[in-house]
Amino acid sequence: MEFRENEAIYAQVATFVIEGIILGKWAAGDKLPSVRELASSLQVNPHTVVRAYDILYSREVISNKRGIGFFVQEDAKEKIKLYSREDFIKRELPEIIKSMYLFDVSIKEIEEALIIYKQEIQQTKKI
Amino acid sequence: MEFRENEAIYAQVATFVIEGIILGKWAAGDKLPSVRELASSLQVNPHTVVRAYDILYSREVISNKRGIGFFVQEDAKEKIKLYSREDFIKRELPEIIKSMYLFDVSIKEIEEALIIYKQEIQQTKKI
Amino acid sequence: MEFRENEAIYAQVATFVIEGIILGKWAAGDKLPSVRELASSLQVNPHTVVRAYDILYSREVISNKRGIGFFVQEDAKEKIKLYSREDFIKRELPEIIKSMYLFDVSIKEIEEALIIYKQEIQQTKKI
Amino acid sequence: MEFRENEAIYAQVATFVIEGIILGKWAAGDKLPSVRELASSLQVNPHTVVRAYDILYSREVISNKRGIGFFVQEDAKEKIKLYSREDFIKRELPEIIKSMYLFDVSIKEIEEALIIYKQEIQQTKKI
DNA sequence: GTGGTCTAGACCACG
DNA sequence: GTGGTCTAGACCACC
Repeated sequence: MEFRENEAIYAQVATFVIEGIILGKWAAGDKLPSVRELASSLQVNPHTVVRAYDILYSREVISNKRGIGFFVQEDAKEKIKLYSREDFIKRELPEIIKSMYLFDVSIKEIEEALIIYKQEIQQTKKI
Repeated sequence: MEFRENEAIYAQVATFVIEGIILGKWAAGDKLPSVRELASSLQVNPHTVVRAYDILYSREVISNKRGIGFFVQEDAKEKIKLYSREDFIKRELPEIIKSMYLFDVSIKEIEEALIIYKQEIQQTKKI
Repeated sequence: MEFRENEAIYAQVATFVIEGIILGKWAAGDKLPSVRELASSLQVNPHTVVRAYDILYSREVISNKRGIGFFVQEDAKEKIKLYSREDFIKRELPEIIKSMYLFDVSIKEIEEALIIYKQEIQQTKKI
Repeated sequence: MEFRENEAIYAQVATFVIEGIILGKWAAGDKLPSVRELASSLQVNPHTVVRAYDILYSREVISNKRGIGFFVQEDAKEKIKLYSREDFIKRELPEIIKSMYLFDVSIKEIEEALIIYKQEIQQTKKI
């Protein structure tokens, strides 16, 4: 997996897991890959995965059975949509809106990008 | 002025100047506040303002007359809309789209936020 | 049974057995549930129960007849009150006191919580 | 500084800072020692101090001025007494009460320990 | 096997 | 100078 430069890797790992949960890769109750496993598959330090899991754990998206591993909470999707959504709307949206205004970015451009993205997701799912 | 925590202060200062230019606070040819002036009014380190001015200078949004100060370029608005817009679309938009999908944020929500923002800008202008 | 996250499960199992002895669920001389039985009823690994029994065995609260099982010692209650009490006072009390001071927790609050707890125990016994 | 074995060092460092704030060593608005400074004075790894500061930051007990350091929030004492107190009462108190009951620890014993502790604090302050 | 913690050491962006 | 992040490697308790 490749990581963007402008965001901390641990945050990108957390987003990676969130994506997996939303897209159904890991369902409610499923065991997530162990720290070491995920670390080696993503080619990062275990410590970095721990940090990502920590964040999701503190948001109650995943739970922890000692000596066994991390598991997707039953209401994980709701937790994600509540917590992360609120975060996005409060912290990021105002800046996005300002940028759209300053740089003359139209709603249509956003809409089209979103549609293209959804199509790509659909195709990925089919595969 | 208060700064958001998740973005470097110098970048926020640069955006502050860009906003001023787009909103007509500083017109083409106008002299911008001196580094010390802006630094003291924004309560930041002069070094930070220098860095912000440097960025705008490198994007040819502002010019520099030695010993006198920084001035808004004639084609500043175009430069901003070209350079910063491209930046926004290439770097930020993909992440925004992904977040919108994962967190169930609709186009309507963006649209409404944008409308409200524009109204606020209008009222600020009237004052 | 649900376990608290901040304490090892084997320790909580040991406390569970201690509680049973103090509250009279298992009297002196009684046979305790077998390792497998307790493990399945508490939904934990048998290994974990073994560890809990080991601790109580080492404190001479329970005894072991090979091939038959574990039994509550005649002086189990005294052993518990001696050994575990000392442990509590030496290891935990200092931290509790410090927390009470730092977080402004009054003696009255402790007293009231204790009274409520005792009432609940009484009602449980009646049932 | 010596650390107890049964609690993570980073948690003890966090408590150390909380103590300092409650006891007036660092007042509201004061700058806390830098990560490296505190790490070297407590003889721990800087990473460990970062973790402690992170916790206090997430509880809004301390704030962070970039490139400058961490500062005690104006309402730090209130935040501590709210957040940490609640934590103590919800998570620790039930276990304490249960232990008191099982091991025959009286309210008087707690009260006396608290009085002695307060006297010690007073004497430390005088020095 | 699992996660949790700590250390040592490094590099980076920021002010 | 400040904090933020990442790696490598180790040890531990727990299940």
